[in-house]
Amino acid sequence: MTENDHSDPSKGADGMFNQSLARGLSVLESFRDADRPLSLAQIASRTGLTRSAAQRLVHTLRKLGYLTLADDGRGFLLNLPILDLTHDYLRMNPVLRRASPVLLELRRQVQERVDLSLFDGVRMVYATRLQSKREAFFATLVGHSVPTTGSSGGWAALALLPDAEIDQILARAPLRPLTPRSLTDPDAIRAQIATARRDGHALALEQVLMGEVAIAMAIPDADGRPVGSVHVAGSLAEWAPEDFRRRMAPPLAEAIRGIRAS
Amino acid sequence: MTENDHSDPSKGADGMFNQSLARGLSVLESFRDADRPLSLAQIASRTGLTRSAAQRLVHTLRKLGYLTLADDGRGFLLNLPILDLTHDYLRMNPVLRRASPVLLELRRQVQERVDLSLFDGVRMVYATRLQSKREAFFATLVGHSVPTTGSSGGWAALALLPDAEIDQILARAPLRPLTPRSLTDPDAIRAQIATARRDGHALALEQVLMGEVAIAMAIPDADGRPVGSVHVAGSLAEWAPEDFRRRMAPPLAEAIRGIRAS
DNA sequence: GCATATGTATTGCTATCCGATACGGCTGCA
DNA sequence: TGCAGCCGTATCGGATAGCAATACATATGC
Repeated sequence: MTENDHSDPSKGADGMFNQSLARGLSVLESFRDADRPLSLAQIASRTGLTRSAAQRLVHTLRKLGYLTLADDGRGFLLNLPILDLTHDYLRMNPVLRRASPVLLELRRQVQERVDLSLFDGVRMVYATRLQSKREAFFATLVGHSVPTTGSSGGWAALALLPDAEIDQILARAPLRPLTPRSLTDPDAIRAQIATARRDGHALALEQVLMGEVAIAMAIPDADGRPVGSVHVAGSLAEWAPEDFRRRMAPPLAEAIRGIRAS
Repeated sequence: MTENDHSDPSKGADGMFNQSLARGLSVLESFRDADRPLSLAQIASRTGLTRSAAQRLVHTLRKLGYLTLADDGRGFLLNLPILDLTHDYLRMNPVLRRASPVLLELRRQVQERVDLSLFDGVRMVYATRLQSKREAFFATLVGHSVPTTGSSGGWAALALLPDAEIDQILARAPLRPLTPRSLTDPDAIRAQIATARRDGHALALEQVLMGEVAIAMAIPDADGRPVGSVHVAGSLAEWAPEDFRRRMAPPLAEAIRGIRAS
């Protein structure tokens, strides 16, 4: 007997693993990067499930409200109950709990956009955003992620890790540049991380969005490992990078202290 | 026939329903309203599962990343992959897709807080928020919900429904007031809905938050049923309610037209 | 140091999920 | 107009995959 394990590579015989649940969640996950409602066949194909399995799981997810038929009846979409989970996650996340009041105060002081992103290996996932006065765009939704290697918050987070781990992340990093100025050369990125180690914060120019300067500091956990970063972002039309750094670094550092404390 | 009624023991009757998936999701849902990490026993109790079942499902959800042990090792918490689902939901939601650029433009025009909430029967669920210049609080997270019967957006949405349906929602409504001024009397609420029908928008004073005035218009689907509402909220310290209405109603109406069109 | 909580692990039994197969409706190309 | 190919939906016998009871290691607190 030994093996079949056709569904999941990372696990051998695990008598406690519930395959049905995993398959059902893989159906929800199959909407990643989809840009239109997914048909049963597409879901089956994306998940590697048989058509029948996909059908039954979709049926179940619909009854539970997590999926719904698209407006035109062609394909399925994620549905509102997802946001209930979102709310529970955001509400109970210990970092966000501690950070919320601090971020508000930071935003009040700097009058620029303040973001918090969570460290997740090769990517930084945005959890909250407090817009600036005249925010010009909307692209960043909750759950949106950017490469750790190509954002101020990512550099600040990596600065807390030992070099060996940085190398691992660099090796796995998705090197799709978000802007023409996004760094992709590993050594250039290592240099930014080194700078972040020295300064205690990272400064990024047009790494995520053209015309944007961002400063970030990492939020360490009790063991000193990064759990996320707080960013302040401004416009290069209004700020010289060094002025921005000088102005923002102190209140940002204060905010990080406030988050660590509680 | 056609019952939904989750976790129905006596009647399987639905050979296509995957019980394991439903149970697994009920574990995720068990974090609703929890204010600290949940232990296995608590999860079992909240879901009605046996300890063993809860254990196996939690085990599976941890392997998949959806749950994690809390920092202090006591109990479990929802984890980052939830935000990936959030992102996919927000990104693909047809209403939000159409509304995003329109809301940005609205926010630019009115310079006050702009929210979009989704209609879900007795509650309105916040999906996006664009803060005002000097936002004073942070409480409203994505996925947060307020009673349909006690918010401007809810009144605007209900105004699109036939009276019979309104009565149903009023009957099921959670009448916990959010502020001392929150309406709880069904007839008073019906009056607000009638006003919203007449004006095409609803105006609410301190229904969700003290010191706040909010105006809302509903977003109808192709059949004229409400799918959500767009709100503009301001401070009573700066606005007389009627001035607020006169100033905000036209750009708000324009925004709704923009959302319907595309 | 006993009582009780936590999270973790094993096992035999069978309820539950599995996947091949079939159906009716709709779209769109010929 | 008709046929080909999707779409979502439904059925059913067989065995896999999940089930619940039970036991264990560790941590907390009275």
